[in-house]
Amino acid sequence: MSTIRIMLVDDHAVVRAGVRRLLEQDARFLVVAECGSGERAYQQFGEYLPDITVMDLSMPGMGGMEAICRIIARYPTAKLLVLSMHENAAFASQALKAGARGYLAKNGLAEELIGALESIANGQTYINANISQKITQQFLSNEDTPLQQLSTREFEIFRLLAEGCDSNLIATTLSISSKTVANYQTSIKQKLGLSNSVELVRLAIRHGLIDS
Amino acid sequence: MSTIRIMLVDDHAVVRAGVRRLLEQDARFLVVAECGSGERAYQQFGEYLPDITVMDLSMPGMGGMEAICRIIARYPTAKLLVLSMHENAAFASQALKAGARGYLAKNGLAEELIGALESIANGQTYINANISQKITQQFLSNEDTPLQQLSTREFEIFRLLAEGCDSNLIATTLSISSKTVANYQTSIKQKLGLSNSVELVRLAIRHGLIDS
DNA sequence: ATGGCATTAGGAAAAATTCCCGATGTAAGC
DNA sequence: GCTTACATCGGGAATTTTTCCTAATGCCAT
Repeated sequence: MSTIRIMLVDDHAVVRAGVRRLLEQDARFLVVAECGSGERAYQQFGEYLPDITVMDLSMPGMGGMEAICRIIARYPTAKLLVLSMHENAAFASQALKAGARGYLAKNGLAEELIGALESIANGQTYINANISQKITQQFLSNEDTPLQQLSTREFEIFRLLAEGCDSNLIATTLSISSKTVANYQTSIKQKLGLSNSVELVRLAIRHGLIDS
Repeated sequence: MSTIRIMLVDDHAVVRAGVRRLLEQDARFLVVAECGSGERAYQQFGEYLPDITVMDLSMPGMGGMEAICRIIARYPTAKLLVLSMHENAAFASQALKAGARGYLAKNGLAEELIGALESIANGQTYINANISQKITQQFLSNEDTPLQQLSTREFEIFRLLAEGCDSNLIATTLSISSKTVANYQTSIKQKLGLSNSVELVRLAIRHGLIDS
């Protein structure tokens, strides 16, 4: 098997350095690029065209979700593996909908990361067993999470709102009009049956999208 | 210099494995133990008596903060370095008050981690420059809990806002004008350094005024 | 009694939200 | 092919909320 060229995206430099060392223990993997933001990830993807991109979701500025959307939009065959701290069905299903080939949590074993990279390199997908169970459970139970009914864009804006970003910041981050953000905000609240931003935050916390 | 024996505590196994590889690049460091919870950390500390413990704060169950308190209570000379994702004065000062010898954020450089470990091994303390600045700023501005500086009325309105009441409901409840509530709301945010209601809710949750 | 602070509000301007509408693009189905 | 549905995007206008400024009242302490 030829070398698998990897790009690491995580805002924590220590984590990046650690995962790099971890992967370079194995001769099949070569980390060709790393960066700490969604914006840089999109730029660097075009420069390096890595075989697989290992992406964290929660990053300042453009998050991993938006980065995935943009990369997939431009390079539909891009292979993205999400390595997130959130062992959470909502995040995972949204990331996979957006085009990620795999999802695993940072609390997984190092071997799992290697295995996931192998699977994805072979054109398969890899989803952590725990998360997979949660997703299927959620899928089967009729009382699906209210968050499930949000579209990709709605979910992304929901997350940014819950993080405390104002409309203008979200508009800048996503490169859309702040008017659009305001309209999304209204429809998100309506869809989720929320009457104000306080309930929005608490819903986000209950579902593990943010922590208090 | 003799070998520095280290214990790693982080609920993310991938991060642990990464940091282990990172440290073992340097012959002075030896990772003698690792675990993924505060409870285990306390147990294992007694077994291995590491020279330095590298500890994450946010972990399920007993968090890092409580683990620090317990370890220090039993072993007052224990050397603990907090490696947290929170680049946050409140977290840092609490950890240091609890007895940690150092605090640095995961988004720091790998070299910083090495440097911090060296300092602590030599009996010094290490605090990330950014965080140090934030702490002194906070120390100079107000020494109490942020919520402490609210007046009775302000606190009451703060609580109701955090519960999701709108201005009109609060006005009715307290038998005052909704205009007054709105004005209070502004001054509360200003006093607590909050830029929007999202941060207000999260502060309230952190302080146990409401639960998510 | 006098200065400080808490409590109460109003007025005016700025900002956010809501509700309306329409324009795209894309994917699914007949 | 054509239609239907829905996601995405935003303008217009009315409404609501937030902010900033000002000021009156009462209370407490030195």
